Amino acid sequence: MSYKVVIVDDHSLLAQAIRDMVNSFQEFSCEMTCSNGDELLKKMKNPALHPDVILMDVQMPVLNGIEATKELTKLYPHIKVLALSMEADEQKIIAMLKAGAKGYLLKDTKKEILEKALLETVEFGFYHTNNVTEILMNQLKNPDSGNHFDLTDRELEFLHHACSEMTYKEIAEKMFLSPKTVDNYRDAVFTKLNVKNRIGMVLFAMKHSLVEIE
Amino acid sequence: MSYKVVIVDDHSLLAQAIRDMVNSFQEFSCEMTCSNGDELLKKMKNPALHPDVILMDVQMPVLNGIEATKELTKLYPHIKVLALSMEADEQKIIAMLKAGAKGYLLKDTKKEILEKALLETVEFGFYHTNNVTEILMNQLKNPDSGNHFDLTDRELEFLHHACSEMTYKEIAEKMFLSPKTVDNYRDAVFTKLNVKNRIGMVLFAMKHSLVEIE
DNA sequence: CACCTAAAAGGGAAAAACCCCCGGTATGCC
DNA sequence: GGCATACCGGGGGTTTTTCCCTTTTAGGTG
Repeated sequence: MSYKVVIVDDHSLLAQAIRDMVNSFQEFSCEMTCSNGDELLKKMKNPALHPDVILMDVQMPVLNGIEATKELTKLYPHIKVLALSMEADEQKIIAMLKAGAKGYLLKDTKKEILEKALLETVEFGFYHTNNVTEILMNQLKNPDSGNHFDLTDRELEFLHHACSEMTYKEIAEKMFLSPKTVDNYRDAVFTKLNVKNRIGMVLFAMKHSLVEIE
Repeated sequence: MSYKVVIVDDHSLLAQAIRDMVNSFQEFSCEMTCSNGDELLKKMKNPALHPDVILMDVQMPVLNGIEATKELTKLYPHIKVLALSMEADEQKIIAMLKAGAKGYLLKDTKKEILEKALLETVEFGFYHTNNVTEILMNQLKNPDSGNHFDLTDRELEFLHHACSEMTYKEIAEKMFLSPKTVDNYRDAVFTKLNVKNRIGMVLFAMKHSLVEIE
């Protein structure tokens, strides 16, 4: 009897390679891989398919790891999610852990660490590498380098729209607001991010990856 | 007797997973992995270690796949390099093939495709998926989407200044020009990059890394 | 020489962005 | 209840951007 694992990764070659690796561990077996969060959620509607652990990539098309984890931990709290990501991006790590992930593995860890992480996750309920804990400590000590810069949801939404060729008038339409209200959000964001104009705001957003490039 | 493969990837978990996968192919074996281009070049100084094929990741720290491939094909043209990348970024693909790679695999291909690609590369000298050929065709048909965008030196200089909080008046001072001349450069760049306003221009510059972020 | 381009400069006007001010509602907290 | 804050809207103004247009100079090229 072995623990069941599901792998979610849009890069199918990697998904297969990691699946094979997981299958080489005595305590684990993996038969299912998904290429995005949406596919995963659909399959999880069948409780017979529920695994012990899900190895979840963070950035994926259709439904990314963060959103998928949120949904999943809400619907099926007994399934443990372990994030497996390329990037040691602080914001992503925090978002993922907030979403309910039991740990965050970087893709540059070793095979033995993966096995250990899987084991500790099913047995103790969580696993964190020193690497990630260090980043989290950094985050605690230096909250300025943090994530949301005290922007409200609506301000963040505005910021996203502002990183486009739309005029404020068009943004107002998109957000179902008066142009004057958009004016307020602009002013608020300018003050909070300490920028002088929209260009500065866009540059700030890019720099701190509050919006995705491309 | 099997063909020797070397894997170069900074994500050691993936490197190991892919190595195991390659070792599962009858015709191939892989004992060596490197975590960056520099490490690879150092090891290749010993001809006894030369493989038949190198599976090379594109983006790596220290020495990226493109530069490493350039060096490698110059020093040891008998070693075939197969690029293995996350991103279907046109510029990267072209740069990699220009550098001497015999093919470009996306990490969302299947196990069988990897085997086939390795086989065709050692036997015929190259392998290209439809996926990548399509992108290359796209590139040929639409050279506009290329890299240099036909900006003059002065326009590029202006573009750099424009990616800041400066007003055009301030940019004019920085460039020792009349604000009206800066107007001309703005209009020219807008037309050439096919953007509607300064925000679009900045986003374009970021996206195509015409300016450095951070 | 005629033709083309890059570079530089300007006039004028509409649109957009920016910057103050002010008012309201709803919510949650002490 | 008082206070803070998120959210929503507006008045009225200046500055900046954007988009037309014309002109001149200098340097190549067929």
